[in-house]
Amino acid sequence: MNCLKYGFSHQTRCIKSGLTLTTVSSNQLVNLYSRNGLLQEARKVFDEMPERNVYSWNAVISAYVKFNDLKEALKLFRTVNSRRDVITYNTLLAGFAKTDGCESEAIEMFAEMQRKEEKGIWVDDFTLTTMLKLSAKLTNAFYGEQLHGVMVKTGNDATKFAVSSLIHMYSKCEKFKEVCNVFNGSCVEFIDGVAKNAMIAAYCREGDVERALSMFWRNPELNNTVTWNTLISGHAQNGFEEEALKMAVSMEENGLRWDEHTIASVLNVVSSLKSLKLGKEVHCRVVKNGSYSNKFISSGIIDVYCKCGDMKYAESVYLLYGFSNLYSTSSMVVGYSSQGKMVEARRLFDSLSEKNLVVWNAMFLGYLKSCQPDFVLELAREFIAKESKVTDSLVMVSILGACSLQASIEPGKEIHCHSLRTGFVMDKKLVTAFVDMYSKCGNVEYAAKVFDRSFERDTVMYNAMISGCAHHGHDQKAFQLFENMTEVGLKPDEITFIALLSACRHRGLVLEGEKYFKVMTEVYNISPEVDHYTCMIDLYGKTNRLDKAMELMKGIAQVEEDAVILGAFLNACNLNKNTEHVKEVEEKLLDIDGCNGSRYVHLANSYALCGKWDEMRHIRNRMRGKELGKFYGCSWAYIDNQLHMFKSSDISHLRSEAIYSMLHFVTKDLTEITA
DNA sequence: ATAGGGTTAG
Repeated sequence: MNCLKYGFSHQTRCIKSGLTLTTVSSNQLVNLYSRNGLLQEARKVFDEMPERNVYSWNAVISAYVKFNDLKEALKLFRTVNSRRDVITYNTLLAGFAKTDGCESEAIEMFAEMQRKEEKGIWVDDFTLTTMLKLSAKLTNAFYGEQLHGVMVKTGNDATKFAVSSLIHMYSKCEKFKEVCNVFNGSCVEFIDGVAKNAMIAAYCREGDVERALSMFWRNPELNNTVTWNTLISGHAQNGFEEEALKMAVSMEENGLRWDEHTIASVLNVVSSLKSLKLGKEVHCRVVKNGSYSNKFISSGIIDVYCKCGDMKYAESVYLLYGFSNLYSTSSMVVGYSSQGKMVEARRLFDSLSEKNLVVWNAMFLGYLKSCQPDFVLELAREFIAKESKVTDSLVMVSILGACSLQASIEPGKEIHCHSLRTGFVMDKKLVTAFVDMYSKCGNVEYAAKVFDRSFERDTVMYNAMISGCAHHGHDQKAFQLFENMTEVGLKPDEITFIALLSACRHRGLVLEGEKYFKVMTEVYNISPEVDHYTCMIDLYGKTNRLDKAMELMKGIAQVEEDAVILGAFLNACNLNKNTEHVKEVEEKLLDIDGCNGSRYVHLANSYALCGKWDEMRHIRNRMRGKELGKFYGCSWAYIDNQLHMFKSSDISHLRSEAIYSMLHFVTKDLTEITA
């Protein structure tokens, strides 16, 4: 009774002729309907059975498990408590194991099975492979190893099911050595297509695409759609996008059709290639074969359009067939937020009934990258209200980034305290974020404490610490850190040298500056960029070495002349009361950055400084009529969670009189110290 | 005769 049509007619014939179906036939019928997606029909046959045996119960429970209705499956399971066998258990166990959020029920049920030995319920090879799959899903190597032990002890490790499950589990748990042990230690008869596929996936997870390929070509008769898909997604995940696409094409040439996994992988590739043309091609296929109901595929298409920056397409695909799909909405949120369209991102974010870490982080990063730290902190409060605490490293990094941006140390401290109290293990990125936050919030001592306590350090972390020292005038400490990092074998990058040069610039250390500039280009082969030049020119300007600054400027000629560099040079001229070059700079500067109001102000000030009033008037006139805005520099402080903001010569603050008299005293003190 | 397990996707 394999075909649905035959099953139907058999059933109707029996009803017409008044015969009752035998229990065996009914069982078959239940199974047939369930296999064909007819749950209600299966249930009806089951309900009308005059007599039921253990097969009947197992068949109907299995039907509910197939349809992810674990509640009903469990209800039936409880009803038959006297006539369960190991298959009843295994059926429900597999249901729990595959369902998100029911993992603990599966573990509980496995424990119950182990306790029931005397009643004729045993843990068998089916049970063990199901549990192995669960360990893989939870990436719990410890649990998986225990199960492996049980398997070996009970002789259940010598089947093809056991071998492929073990390979999969160890690979998911990043125990590649164990994967090889299982694979090499197994009889050839247990290595079938599935085990081969699991092995190819394991190689890909290791990043060893070569080995995956050579395995693919060994015993090619075993290759099926899954094998191809595994190889395609493996290549995509290891950055071999072009190869992945080629493989998808040759898969069809080998007579295998793309299935939903293939399409999802191809969409993934197209999204990282940001190819609108390919994206549309795949989209067409999806429309033709109707596979857009797959959540991976509909969100994949949306993701492609987002990555290509085509939010119109993304939006229309989303409205057509991604509307009620959590994945698609997440893709849209990620898309909008990566383009800085935070209002749109927020609208969809708020519409999500369930928010995973991916969307939360997309929002945090979006607000941070578009320089809206207030929103980051507001969102953080929402996050804490919902999840009760912040345990995700990425979320913390965003919050700390917001603190750095607005120089408010309190939220950062709170997170720090919390992670110290709970013994949270910080990763390198998080430590770096703390170092950066504490230095930017004015407490470089705390930054150094966090830095010193970190077990592992990388170049980025050193960069954060060195710039912290540089900004606080601890030049010797900055230089020392540079020595340390090279001693432990870390390679400094262009950021390291920006930090070092800015330490020199703040302290007017010409010799050291020149030394690091030379080390950077000659030892580390890093070609200087705008920021490096700016530091050096500023350094020369501050130390009255305008000749040196000019020499350096000549060297930059081949590089595109940058407004920031010219501005620094102009500043150097002003500091040295040199007026020769102002005219020359004016032409270049206004040519490059003529729509920036502050450039005109800067130039006008230079002319004023040397009393060239005609030129100054000229500049003022050029500026007028262009409706140019100048960004005012501003400064702010948080006192008792209250923001106080100041512009230049600002008297709008309620207590500005008191503030200015205090400022007067402080400045006086400082002048006396430096004098 | 009829029921349960292994490989690929944000």
